[in-house]
Amino acid sequence: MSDSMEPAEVKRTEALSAEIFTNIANKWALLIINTLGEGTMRFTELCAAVEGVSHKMLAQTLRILERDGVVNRLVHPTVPPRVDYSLTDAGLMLRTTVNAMCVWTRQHVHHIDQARQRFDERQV
Amino acid sequence: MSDSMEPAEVKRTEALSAEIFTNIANKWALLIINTLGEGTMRFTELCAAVEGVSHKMLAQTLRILERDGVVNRLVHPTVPPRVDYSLTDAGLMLRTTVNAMCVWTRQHVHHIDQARQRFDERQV
DNA sequence: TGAGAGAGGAACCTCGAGGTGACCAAGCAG
DNA sequence: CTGCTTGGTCACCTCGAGGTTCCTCTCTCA
Repeated sequence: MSDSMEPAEVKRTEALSAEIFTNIANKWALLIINTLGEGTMRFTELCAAVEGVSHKMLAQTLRILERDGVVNRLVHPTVPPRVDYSLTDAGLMLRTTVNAMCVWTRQHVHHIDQARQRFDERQV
Repeated sequence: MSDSMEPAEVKRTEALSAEIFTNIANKWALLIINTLGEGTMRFTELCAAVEGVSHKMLAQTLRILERDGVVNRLVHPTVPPRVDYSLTDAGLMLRTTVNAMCVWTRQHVHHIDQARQRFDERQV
């Protein structure tokens, strides 16, 4: 971030950051980014690969991610249509941190399971 | 993850992971974890520090995070009550990845802003 | 006497996230 | 001529996320 920004510009940037964060810090977006990190996929493939997503949410989330320059959308003008989705460079960088979150989850499943049991006992 | 797990155990672990991921991959949880990474805070401090959160959502999210062993809750038996929140060790590790996401957002604001303009022009 | 302070809990209400299913376009196989 | 294909969009409906407001508990200070 440049230090030579006007206050108005700074404010806009912050608002933008908050909005972007809201777009990304969301279950489906994160799962899609993580799945797409494994390579280019088509719509239907993605729909099957992302556990539990509906085609509506997938389409909706993909458009948001495409708009934010995280996902590339390549349409082949064939019939029936064929659309390839992949991560942009920015998306790939983001994917490494998302992946770290997934790794953290897997590493701490056991710890969390125990923490929950302790917590639930305390409540009765 | 041990490789000597029974299928049922593996399945349970996966379900648990999905649940944990859903708990954490959520705007408020991530913002709280990130904010709390800067140090111990009290409820009201946190409520002010996390932009836009209501006290209900804060309380709700904090309980989930506490149950999952991500957040420590320390009650001082004084009057009026005083409660300190901080991250556990697991929470601190998670925080580094969450923080990476925030850094990514700030680094790519400009890029995303441009991507959006291009996208919006194309649609008309 | 009564107001205020800190950390919530409970009740109530609204609005939008998200699921489901129908529909479409365009060409090819049968 | 029909139906299947893929990648969506649209309309409809439901349910729960989340906001708002009021309550509480105990002590202190005015």
